[in-house]
Order: sequence, then C-alpha cells, then structure tokens
Amino acid sequence: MIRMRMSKLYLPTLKEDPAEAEVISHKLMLRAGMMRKHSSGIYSYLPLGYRVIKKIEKITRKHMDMSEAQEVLLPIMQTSEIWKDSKRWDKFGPLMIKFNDRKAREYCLGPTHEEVVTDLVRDEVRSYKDLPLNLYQIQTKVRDEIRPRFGVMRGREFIMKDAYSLDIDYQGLDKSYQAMFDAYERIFAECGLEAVAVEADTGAMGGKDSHEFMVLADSGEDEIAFCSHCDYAANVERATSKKTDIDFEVEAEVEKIHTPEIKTISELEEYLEVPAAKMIKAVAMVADGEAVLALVSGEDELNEIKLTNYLQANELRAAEEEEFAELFNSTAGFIGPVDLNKVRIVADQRLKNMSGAIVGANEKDYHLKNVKAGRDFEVEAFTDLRSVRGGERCPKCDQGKLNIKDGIEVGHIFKLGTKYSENMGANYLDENGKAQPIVMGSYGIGITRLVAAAIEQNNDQYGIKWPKAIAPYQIIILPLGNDDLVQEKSEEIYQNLKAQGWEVLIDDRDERAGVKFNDSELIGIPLRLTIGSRSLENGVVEAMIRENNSKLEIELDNLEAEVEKLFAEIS
RNA sequence: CGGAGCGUGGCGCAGUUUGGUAGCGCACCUGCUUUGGGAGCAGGGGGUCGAAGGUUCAAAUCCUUUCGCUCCGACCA
Repeated sequence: MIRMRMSKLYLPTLKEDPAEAEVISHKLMLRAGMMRKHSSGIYSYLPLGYRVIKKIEKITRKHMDMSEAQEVLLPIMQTSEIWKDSKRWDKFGPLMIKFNDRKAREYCLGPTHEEVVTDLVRDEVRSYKDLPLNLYQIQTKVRDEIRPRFGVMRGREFIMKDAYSLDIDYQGLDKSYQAMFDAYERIFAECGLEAVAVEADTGAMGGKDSHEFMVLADSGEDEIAFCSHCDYAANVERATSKKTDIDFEVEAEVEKIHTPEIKTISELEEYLEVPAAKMIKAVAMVADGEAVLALVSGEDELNEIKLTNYLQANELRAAEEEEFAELFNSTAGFIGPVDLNKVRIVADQRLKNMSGAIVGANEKDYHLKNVKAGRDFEVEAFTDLRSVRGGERCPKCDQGKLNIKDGIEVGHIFKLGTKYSENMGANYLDENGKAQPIVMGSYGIGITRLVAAAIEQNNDQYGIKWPKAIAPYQIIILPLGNDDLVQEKSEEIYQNLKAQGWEVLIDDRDERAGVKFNDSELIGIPLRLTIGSRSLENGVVEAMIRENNSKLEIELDNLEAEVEKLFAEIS
C-alpha cells in the first residue's frame, strides 16, 4: 500500500542547510528528505526521492517504447574480457571499479554497457533481417569518478537510462539516431524541463556525431555556446567561431629580447607594451607520456579537448615543472617553438600566416620577436585548438554572435559507428551473404542527474517547485488544528481525491500550522489544499499553487471540479 | 593526483590561538499550556570530541601518522 499519510511517511526534512551541500539541488534534496548520503557520490533514495525517480523513469520508458526500443536489463558486474575486446579496459582505467571473484577472475562494475550489448548481440544477430534493433535499460551505473560533486549531479553510483541502436548501415544509424533525438526532446519536455540539444564531443565513447541535451543552470558544469541569430549550439569543448587568421606582415629577422622574470602573457603585454595578439602562447602538454607543444594566439585559450582529439590521445595533461627541462629541453615560462627539436608541435589554425610574433626563447628570462611560422619553426599541423569566447561570430550563419551559458548535461547521444562491432566481432550477413559489422549508436539519460537538474531549474527561497509531471505527489492536504470538523472534512476530501486517482499526500501530523506550511513548500508539491475551521465555516478551502505561490479559495461543494481545473493550468 | 578547507550528541555550530569538569541552538522524551506561518514553561535522555600513536600530572586543544567529507582543476549521464 502506498503511504500517503505524512504521519507514517519516512520523510526526514531538515530545517537548516546541511554543511556538506553547496548547490541548491543538493541542499534541497537533503533538506526535503529525498535522499541521504552513504559515501561520497553514493546515496540512498528515500520514499519521496524515489517517487520522483520512478516518475522520470516512467516518462522515459513511455517514449523509449514509443520509439520501438525494447527494454532489457543488463549485468552490473561485467567480465574484463569484453572490455579487453573493445580495447577500453585501459582507456576507462581507474574510472572503473575492478575486482576479482573467488576464482581470481577479473571483473568490473559497469560504468556503461556498450561492451555487454555488443557481446550479447554478436552471438544472436546473424542476418540483416534481424536488424535494426534498439535495446535499452534503466539501471545503476558505477563510475569511480575523479571527483564526485554536487550531490547526485555527479555521483559515483547513479541511475541511467542507456540505449543501444544496431543497424545494418549508416543510413539506418542516422534514422535510429534521429528517432532517439526526437524521443529525448519529448522526454525532457514532458518532465517539464527546458533542455536544449547541442553539438558535443564524443569523449571516451568514440564515434562520429554526438549531441548533448543540456539543462541551462548556473550550477552546470558545462559551457555551451549559442548563436544569437541561428540555431547553432555547441558545447565549448567543440564549438568553433568565425575568427580571422592573424597576420602582422612583419618580415624582420628574429631578435632575442631580455625579459627578466616575465613569464605570463599578461606580464609580457605590460612589460613590452605589446598586445597579446602578437604573441604565441606555447602550452607544454604531455600526451600519453609524449611531449607535445601546443601553440595558440596569446589572446586565445588552448582547448584541451580539441588537442586530445587531434592527437587521438588517451590521456592529456599539462607538463609539470620538472618535465620542461627533461622532455622539452626548455624552461617553464619561456618555452617556445623555435629550435625545439624532437617535440611534436601543433598550432592553432589562426597562426598559419602569423609573422612578427613574440615567443619564448627556451632560455630563462628571454623571448624572441619577429618570429614567423614556417620560416622560423615548423609545426606538424595547423588545426582548430582554441576555445571560443562569448561575442565571437557564429560559424554557421555568420550573422549572430555567440553567447556562452552554463548547462547540466542530462542526456548524450552518440553515433558510435562500427568501433565496437569491429573490435568485438559483432557482424551480420548482408543480402549477399557477406559479413558486415553492425553499425551502432548509444544514447544515455542521467535519470538521477535529471532530478537535480529539475530542482536547479525549479526552486525558490522556500524550497522545490516540482513540475507536475515529476512531482512526488500531485496534491498535499493540510488540515490545521485539532477541530473535529477539520479532521473529518480533510479525511473526506483526501479519500475522495484519492478515489478519483489523484496522488494525494495528507499532512496528518500533530504539528503546528507553520511547520506544515513550510514542509509542504520545501518538498514542493504542486497543489496545496489548506483546511481550517475558519474557511470551513465559509464553505471554502484555500488552494495554493506552488509554481507561483498564488493562493485562492475554492468552494467545498465544487472542490473536485476545481482541483481538476487548477491542476490542468499548472505546468 | 595537485591546491584549499572541514571532522565536537541526529542536524547546524562554539570551544582549539594560550592544555585544566565538553557547551549552545534545533531536533528528541515527559507533563501542563498553546494551536492559520518553524509555540511557551518546567523537567529529562543522548557525545570513545573521525581513528591510531606520542608529549604531559593533565589533551577536543600540542606533535606524528592515518581515514573520511567538502570546495577549485583534469573526467562524465
């Protein structure tokens, strides 16, 4: 039986903000008694929180099923073999919780399920007639995150809906991908969230196209570039802009200049009275143990994702102080591309025609000026390596300007292609009886993260304001005082609304009015009905809509119809 | 992993500088009063001060080690 009486509900609300929480959703999830922490990034969901999760799961299932995906349940505990097959055992590395069973066989807790699905399907799918297929599950993922954060926003254990499409070719994949894209838009909209699709980097999943679905919020961990004019939207990890090449047309000889203790671009600007655009910023990086010097304009920032993708590196990090001498034969603060032998040098495309540049001299307290790319140093490639900034021109329409906003990634879809099927040997036979690799896509929604995102987007000083589709209960009834008539009438209303199919919570606790009001606002139930002896005498109850905290009186005689009407107006 | 900070009844905190009987608010239990915006009075229960080791007559407080948690960076649903 579903508990709908607050006196019996395990709902430990908190009056004060917990010290451990920083962002609003985290604070409110703890204060509203939705969850409790077990360990860093690992939570127990209490009745209220779990009801919200189940609502989101239900909406997600509906749209997945409508798009003809089929629900399965895949193992959490996975053998190391399949991960070695796909060549991700090392790539995912420490992100996976790994362990051995009593027979010393190696396992991990699934951080994602591409391997399991591919393994599952490679033994079963034989013919092109078996495809296309889309399998999905809603399940707990385990990732030993480098830094769990913001409660459920970035947990080490979290609930995810993940789907995997299997097609015979790329046309099929495009169709499957579009179907998921559309389903995702419907899922987020039905949850009452404002989410936008943006072009995204593929990261550890690999593959071609990829979109992320972002909920805009100040606490978001991602930055998204939007065009003010057209529909261009991209994660800054991969966003581009129209930005002209730099060319100062200086043909003078290279000259060494003394720059004592001047290490940063801004110090150089001040010391030499030269704008940063005339400098080349040389960033010493180490990619999978190999030294790489990345060059961008002095006014730009290196985009490490773009560099990682260009290098196809597994791990990219900034060089450490000691490594400057060792790996680069240079010195921190004065590193530059000229005469830097045996180090890979990659430059941002804006520098292609640059001349008259100021660069580090690879010697303490010295820089070089009048440096020209191609003449004074060679690079292995000019490619896009910079991060866009707000105000730059849109790469797509050329008319708008880019705005940058923070977002929470609640969904991510990938065109994986044949990476997994080829590595793991998941083939089908085409019409000609020829073996072909299955073309795959993968599609994720962070269910628990979605809960946090919904709160980030819907709250006020009093607490959560649930969109009605994912609210743990639709209506809360507050009987005030010990008056017999109030108790009787409240119970009657409660029973009637329940009988009509509403999800009603009744605060039958022996608490004062203020406590009940405050808790009801904290836990964010969309519609509140307050029943007190004064209003009963007038034949009315007070309704409050949490969305905007507006209050109105509704006639007792007409209560059920009024509730219906009010609820329909709530978003 | 690098940088910063915090661990004291269930929750929020003071006490640590300068060692000397563990405190406050909320919550909880009992009684009386109160009852439409986090009640009042009276009484009461609950803490190996994260852990281990050390210094000392004496350690929440000083020293060493260690574990956990939070925040800033790399990772991602």
